[in-house]
Amino acid sequence: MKTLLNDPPECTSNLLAMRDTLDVLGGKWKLLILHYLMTRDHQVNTFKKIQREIIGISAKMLTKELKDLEANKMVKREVLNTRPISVEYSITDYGRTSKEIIEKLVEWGNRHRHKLLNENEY
Amino acid sequence: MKTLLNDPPECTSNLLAMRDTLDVLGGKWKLLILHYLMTRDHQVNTFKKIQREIIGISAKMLTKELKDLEANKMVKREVLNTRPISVEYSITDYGRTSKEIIEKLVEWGNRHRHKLLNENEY
DNA sequence: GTAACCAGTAACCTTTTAGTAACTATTTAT
DNA sequence: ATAAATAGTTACTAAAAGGTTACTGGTTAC
Repeated sequence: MKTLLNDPPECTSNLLAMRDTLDVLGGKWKLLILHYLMTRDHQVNTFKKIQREIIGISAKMLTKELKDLEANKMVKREVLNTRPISVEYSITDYGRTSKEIIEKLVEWGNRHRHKLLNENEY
Repeated sequence: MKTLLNDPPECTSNLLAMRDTLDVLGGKWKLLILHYLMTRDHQVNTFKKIQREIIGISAKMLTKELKDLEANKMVKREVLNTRPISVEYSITDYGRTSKEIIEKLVEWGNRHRHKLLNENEY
């Protein structure tokens, strides 16, 4: 096993776990998409709807990120029998497990912003 | 304000917070360095020691990541009066606030790994 | 028939990130 | 004088990530 650190061995496995997580959830849009789908769970979220509402994402990136998330079972893809055809994406139960991580990131980011604002007051 | 999403407005601010966090903690080595310094808090962690023990990191990347972390007050830099001169890096109290995030990422990564292993059994 | 809508794909380009190798400056020991 | 150690820097390169534009194929409304 290739190690990332000298000693203690537990640290190496922690760091591999961190990297695994970031492999699945990293990238510019993945957490955003998960958050989007989680907060709109009751709606029918089609490709076009997602693309319209997540400002700035291109079809290419949305396709790619959704494929990656689907491969990791975070997201379910379903072709709807509509004319013209549309495809619904929804979050899976497994995808919902990312909620805790997202919450921590949001929390920390907000605290960080407040910290910066307070530092600039004098 | 440039928004990332169409409505609800709270979502946009959540997503900005997530991005802020990843700006500070993202990158290949930052979480690894924080984790390293946190688990070796009682030691004198010099540049060379860190470079020797975090396998694979180059001087250039270590310099850069430490500078970034210092700029965000996650890490403290102190020149020691030794011959030859050496520089000690240590985690700050603020840097320690990343612990919760790191723990969540480790936890999720480990659960994800077990999930994959169980799926491949048949 | 033609324009519009959906869900993509393909080719190409730019930016960001990371890696490599050589080098600087200072000090000490041989 | 030279080698070794510390803490970097600089220039160049490669790889990864992301963006842009134009396009496909099927269907419906005009």
